[in-house]
Amino acid sequence: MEKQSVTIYTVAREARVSMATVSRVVNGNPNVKPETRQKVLDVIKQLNYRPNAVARGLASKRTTTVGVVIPSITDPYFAELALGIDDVASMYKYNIILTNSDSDDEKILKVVRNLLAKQVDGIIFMGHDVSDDLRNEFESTNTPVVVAGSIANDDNLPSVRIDYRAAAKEATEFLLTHGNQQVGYITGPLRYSINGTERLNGYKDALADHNVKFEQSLVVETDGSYQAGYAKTKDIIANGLKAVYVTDDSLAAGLLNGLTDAGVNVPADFEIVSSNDTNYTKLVRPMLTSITQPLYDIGAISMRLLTKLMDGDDNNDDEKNVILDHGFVERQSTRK
Amino acid sequence: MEKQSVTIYTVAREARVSMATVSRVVNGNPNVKPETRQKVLDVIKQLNYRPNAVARGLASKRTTTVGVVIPSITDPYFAELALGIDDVASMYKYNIILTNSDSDDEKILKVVRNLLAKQVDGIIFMGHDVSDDLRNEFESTNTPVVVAGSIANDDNLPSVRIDYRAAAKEATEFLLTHGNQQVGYITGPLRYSINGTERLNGYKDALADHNVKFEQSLVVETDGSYQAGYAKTKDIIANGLKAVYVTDDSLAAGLLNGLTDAGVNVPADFEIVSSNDTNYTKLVRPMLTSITQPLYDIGAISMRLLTKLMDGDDNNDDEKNVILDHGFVERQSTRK
DNA sequence: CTGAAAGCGCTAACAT
DNA sequence: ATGTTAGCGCTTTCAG
Repeated sequence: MEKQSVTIYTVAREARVSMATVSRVVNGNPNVKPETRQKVLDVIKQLNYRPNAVARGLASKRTTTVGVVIPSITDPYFAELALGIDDVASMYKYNIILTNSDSDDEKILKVVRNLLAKQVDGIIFMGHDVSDDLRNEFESTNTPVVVAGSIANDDNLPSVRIDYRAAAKEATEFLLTHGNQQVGYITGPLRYSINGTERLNGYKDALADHNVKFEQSLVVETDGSYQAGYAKTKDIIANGLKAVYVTDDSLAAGLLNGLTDAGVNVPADFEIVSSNDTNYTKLVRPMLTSITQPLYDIGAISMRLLTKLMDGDDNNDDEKNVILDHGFVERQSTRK
Repeated sequence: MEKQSVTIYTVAREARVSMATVSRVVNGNPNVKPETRQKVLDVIKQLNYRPNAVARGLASKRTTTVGVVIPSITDPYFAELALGIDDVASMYKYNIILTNSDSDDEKILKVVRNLLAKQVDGIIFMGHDVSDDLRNEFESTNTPVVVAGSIANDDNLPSVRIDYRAAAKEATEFLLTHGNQQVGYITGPLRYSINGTERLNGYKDALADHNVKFEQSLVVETDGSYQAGYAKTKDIIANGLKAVYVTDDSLAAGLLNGLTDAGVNVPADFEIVSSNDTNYTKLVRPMLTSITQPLYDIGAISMRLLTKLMDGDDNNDDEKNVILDHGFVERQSTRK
């Protein structure tokens, strides 16, 4: 039983109207007499007609699909953003082409070009870095792009995020006012400005406010993964650190478990503050004290912003960089 | 600076060849004289020509995109499958339209219809249940579908998975031979045959082998979430249970943390075996003893199978249901 | 090895 | 309110 290809033409013929009329009822154009509309609707149902989105895309130059670039689909931070993105997208009838970038510049470029070739109406970019080639790509296309949950080194791109610097400052401050003489900065790649500039500056701001000298040796750079956190444990212990601010939850979870497995009691002998408030913070024991971010909202608002840009509302320059409120929650990885 | 629309026609004109020839070189058709090919390639590069995938899709009836239906992108089990899917897909030059289904029959139907309207070349379905309407949809399309990481109640659909019944039996057996007189079965929705039939039967198989009477009261049904596991803790304690087999890692993690927070010592006073070997099992403390599954491979092989089906290799009926090997790993939620 | 031409299924002026 | 008619940008016979 082969699938019969029923096209708009079949419907038109069967309903004794023109293709244009069928197109009108399918697209909800009001300029159709009710009776005609009903007749067409009946035929559509009877024939089980389904508009071909590809043909529609070619003719209308709108595909109602947006591309989403995600560093890693298994990373809880980005996955939670993706949830918000997906919900709002489906609310606005957009589909999502989701592509893993593995944070690899080559691959990112490849997937973005692919997305553009597929004529996506817009792109949500999750990632911390925009290479020169990628910037070029973004600049030479009319397809709107919004950066979600990070700061990319491209000032032209709209973004939705929190104030990472302020948040990092507060987190560090919390640790400083907890009787810690020194606080470590455990981070993902510093070449990402979110880590190497924003958060690091927030960390330094706090130190300065408390008259603590910044020590480069207390900055521990990793690739940001759980494994890296776990593996760095002994270095960090050897460092003499008793309190750290960590830029990523996976990283923090790895460190926490590493410490626990090494017999270090958190929070009694070591305090940790993390950054993203993903569910990892609640999964581990002790639960991680963390900066809180409206993750779902960041995704949702990014997508909402994108819909506006796709509709051509790129007038309002105020809205270009949306900074959402963050918070802080004390859990079990810090002392009362 | 508007994006110039350089089409295949522009290239043809500039290179002084026909559109057909340009199409041939773009598609790697060997029937082109080397010099001609080079000339065209030069023009393509110079003009920065990018083929429009939508037009290509309409003309060729192949979109090189596949639809992936995922119950929840933030569920570690499905996310890890998705990783394998994505890797193999990009290996075969396919893009992925990823859609959250929220395990909601209505929404699943909607997203599948959408995928079909977008003319995806194939669909990877992750989910435990195929409604009648959905079955209908699948049966009346020529678009191949493969079920990844579950058993859907539709015998016509190819699937890639492990032997859930055997795995559940082994897990239960392990607990039984550990001196536990009774073992609980903590599960996600029983209406899913993976839980209500396969795994439950494996559990019963083990009980029967050990002459333990099956007690309905030891079967605790939940929605399968972390929250549900946490919330059910006191009921499970009240039940008198000291050992349980759990059908999902999120659920198991919730229960584990619930027990710990309630002052129950795992594994000394309570043993847990989980099912999926996601990274949740290694994140929690104590780490969860679990059935192991080749999650990445399940995704990867599903996608590989799908590529074969999309190429029309639907001859080999042996390959229709791929059962991968599973294993078992003792960690810290069970006694030595 | 190359070109001409007919679509793919739909939308969007433009008429009527 | 409805129909006619060009395309959208590309692939794919079919000729030559």
